[in-house]
Amino acid sequence: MYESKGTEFHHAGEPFKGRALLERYGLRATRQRLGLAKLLFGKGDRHLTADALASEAQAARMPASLATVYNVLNLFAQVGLVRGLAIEGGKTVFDTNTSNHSHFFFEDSGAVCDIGPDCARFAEGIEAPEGYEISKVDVVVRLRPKNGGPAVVARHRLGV
Amino acid sequence: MYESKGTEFHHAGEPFKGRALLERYGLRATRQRLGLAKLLFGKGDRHLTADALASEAQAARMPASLATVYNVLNLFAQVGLVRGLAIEGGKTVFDTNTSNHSHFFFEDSGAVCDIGPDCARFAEGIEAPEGYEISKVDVVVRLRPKNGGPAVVARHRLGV
DNA sequence: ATTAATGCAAAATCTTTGCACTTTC
DNA sequence: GAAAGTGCAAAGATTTTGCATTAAT
Repeated sequence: MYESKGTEFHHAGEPFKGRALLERYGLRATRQRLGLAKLLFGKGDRHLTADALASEAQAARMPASLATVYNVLNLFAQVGLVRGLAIEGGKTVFDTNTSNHSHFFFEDSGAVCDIGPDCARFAEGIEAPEGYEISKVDVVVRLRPKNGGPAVVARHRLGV
Repeated sequence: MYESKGTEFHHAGEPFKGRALLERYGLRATRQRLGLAKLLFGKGDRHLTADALASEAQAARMPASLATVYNVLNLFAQVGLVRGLAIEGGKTVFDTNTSNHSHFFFEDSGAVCDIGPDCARFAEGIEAPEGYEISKVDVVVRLRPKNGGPAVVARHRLGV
């Protein structure tokens, strides 16, 4: 795909330095935050809901309570480590790529994936109303399976 | 602003024909649906949450229970009379303009308003993955008050 | 009459919060 | 040891659902 801001936190081969990352953002390095950061930033861009991350943490033997996962994700979003996306009414999806980019949303599976940076131009030419400035631009391209095609294939090809 | 799809349902001066509208979409013309349709389509484009609409209905002496408002809005969304927007995590905003257009979201006030159709070009040049087709494109430009400016002004100028 | 819609209250979700306990610095 | 974070359970908020009642064709 393309070089995302996420790679700022991870270089192939090198061990993931969660402690350094957290301290760079003025955050205390607690066990839970280190574990969640490793899952979030340890390997490429990710799109996760709070409970999905909690499950992963459970599976990876670095559990954190759901409340803590919410606290940590909200905190990370505040300092700019992740970005919250309101794609489907219910759950908030947290994206480790914090740059202004666009998303495909698969209506059948609920999967979310990045669209290349060429879509950055979306924001070009938009003028904010007087007294305001653009905080960020969210573009979601919603996809549905074409006619009767087996949509599941694309899900695996593109990942979540 | 611009000619929106919403005007399809309302022509200045003429009485609002809710019954005709509902029947055109194969929906039964119940008292509640007629009342809600009048509020939604009676005067220009609107961006409303379910409970805001319920409150309006209450005030306009054509009350409908919140459950019914949800049912009706979801039904209207299904048949294409309105479109649901997931802008902020919590509430779903229903937009009476069902065309692919873009929105300003005012982070301070929570207000939502349309951006002109020039933003339709956003969807141009995007190719759906194999087996999928684009269902719709949601573009939300999030705005924050510039420095210390009195942001409230813009809220009134632009409406909700 | 038949069929569908409404309203209420209860349930389901997702998220936040209060507070005692634990951890980090 | 002081300050901050965590976990639990409870509370909030939004949306959906089951079912008896009411309304529309």
